[in-house]
Amino acid sequence: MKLFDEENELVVQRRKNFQEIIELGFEPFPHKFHRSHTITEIAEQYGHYAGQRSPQELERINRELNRVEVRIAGRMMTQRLMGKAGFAHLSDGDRQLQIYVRSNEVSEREWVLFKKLLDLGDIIGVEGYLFVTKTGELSVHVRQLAFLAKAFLPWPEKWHGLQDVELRHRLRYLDLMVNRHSRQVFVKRSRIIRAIRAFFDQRGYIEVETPMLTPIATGAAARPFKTHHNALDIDLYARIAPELYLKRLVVGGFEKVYELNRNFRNEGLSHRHNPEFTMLEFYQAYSSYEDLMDLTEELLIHVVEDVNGSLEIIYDGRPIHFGRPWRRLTLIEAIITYWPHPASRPSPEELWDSERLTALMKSVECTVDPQAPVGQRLVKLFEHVAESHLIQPTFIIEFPTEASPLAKQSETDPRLVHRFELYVGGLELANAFCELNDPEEQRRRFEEQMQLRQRGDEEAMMMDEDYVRALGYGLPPTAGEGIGIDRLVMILTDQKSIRDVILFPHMRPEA
RNA sequence: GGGCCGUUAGCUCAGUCGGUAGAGCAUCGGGCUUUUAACCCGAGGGUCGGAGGUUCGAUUCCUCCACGGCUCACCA
Repeated sequence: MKLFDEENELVVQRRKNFQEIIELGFEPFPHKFHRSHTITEIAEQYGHYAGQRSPQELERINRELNRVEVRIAGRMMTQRLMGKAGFAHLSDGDRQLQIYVRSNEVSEREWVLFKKLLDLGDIIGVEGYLFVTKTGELSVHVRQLAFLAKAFLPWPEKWHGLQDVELRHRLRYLDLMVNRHSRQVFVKRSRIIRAIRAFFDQRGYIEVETPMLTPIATGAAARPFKTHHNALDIDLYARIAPELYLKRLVVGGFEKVYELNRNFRNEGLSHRHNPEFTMLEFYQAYSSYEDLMDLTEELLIHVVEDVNGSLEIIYDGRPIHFGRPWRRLTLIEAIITYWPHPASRPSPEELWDSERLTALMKSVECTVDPQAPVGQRLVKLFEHVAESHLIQPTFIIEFPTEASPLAKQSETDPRLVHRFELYVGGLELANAFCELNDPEEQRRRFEEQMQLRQRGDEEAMMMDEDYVRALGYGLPPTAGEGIGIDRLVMILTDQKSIRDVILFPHMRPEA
């Protein structure tokens, strides 16, 4: 894909204009422009002067405003020329402000610059005074005009902006310039992350950083990215989860820790998967997964209120209510509840029967590996029949042990672990459980995973001997949770694709 | 990886039941000293994603390739 052709007439024209700007004596790439205000500051301080008024009232307002001298800078987004005067809008990235330039009130070369040589997208600075036009728009009446930087490449369509999804992702800088909505998504993302940190900081958790490059990739079921350390001559893996390091820290006495950072998984891309994604993980000693359900409700309510102002949002055209308490149902209940054919709705006993389970899965067109452990197949079946129905915040609890090699078993039913996943808008947002802290049992679970791996399950977990040793020193009863931040941002910004909440999503290289 | 869909001017999009294409914005020239989707007059700009095939003739039909979108699989 060829984005911009150097021979394109629009590019040639812009280069020519740039040459003439230099010939007029303007510095081609000035180092600095002193601003008295950002455009956003002017909009906030003087925006209330805008609005239609009677001629007398306008004159009175302008006598006051004309005393406000400003120096502002920004990117020229629009321009309207009318013979010996003209208007333009400058943007500081956030807000826009109109400027008004008259040929007889600026120097001759400044007028030539404004009228003939500036192109949409160029960056300029102006000095002048504020006024309100007769149509009621707050504007700067320009006395001096400075050239600051050239946009050499053509500008997108002014009404529709940049629509092409591929271009919006590859040329994110351009997308951010012309699509205000796109900018707002990432401003909101930043606020969400700030709100999360504030929540944990206020509650006495400490934020930590654990390795991104690790000798074994473990803590989740996924294929890793592999790289090589030259000096040590060893292979390293980009982490797929920080889980085992964070629990080592709980062993070490950090009773409440969190980490908010990137994970890497070498899997397919989809509207909800990017190879690198942002994960919040937190662990707290002397707590159970029940405590974490309460905490998760508090956390997300804090975040939703902070960025949204209310507990109801719209996602994909449907309202979602974050008011407590959120629904809780077990994984088995969810499968039965959302079973698509009421006549053949299975019982819990049927679901736990390996052969019956395979038949049931086939009956609802869920692809099945009959050799896989029953527990793994149950999770797959749950995702197949129930996941897309979980629009309102819902905790799915009690997962099969076989699908949860790091979680502590139920006291009453060893087939199950005390684990939950949180679903909102049909997306899995969080995963949490009581942490397995019996070193012998943990070793046995790792060994089970290694057997699956030998049978060809590339996503089965690798043995981590040092982690078992850490458990050998004693991990207090602990619960931990991971929350997918990109998906949370999707929900709160009403975006259907993870690529729209990641500034530079993974793309194939340009052809 | 499979299925379906898409790729036409810098951008946003029409269109050609097979006879090599249009609009708006943007650009260029002219006019206009409070416009704001400014307006008025005039002009230029396209290997119709790439390669092959069928055909007298392909942007249009077929095949392959590239990139993208949706979806399925994978992501427990």
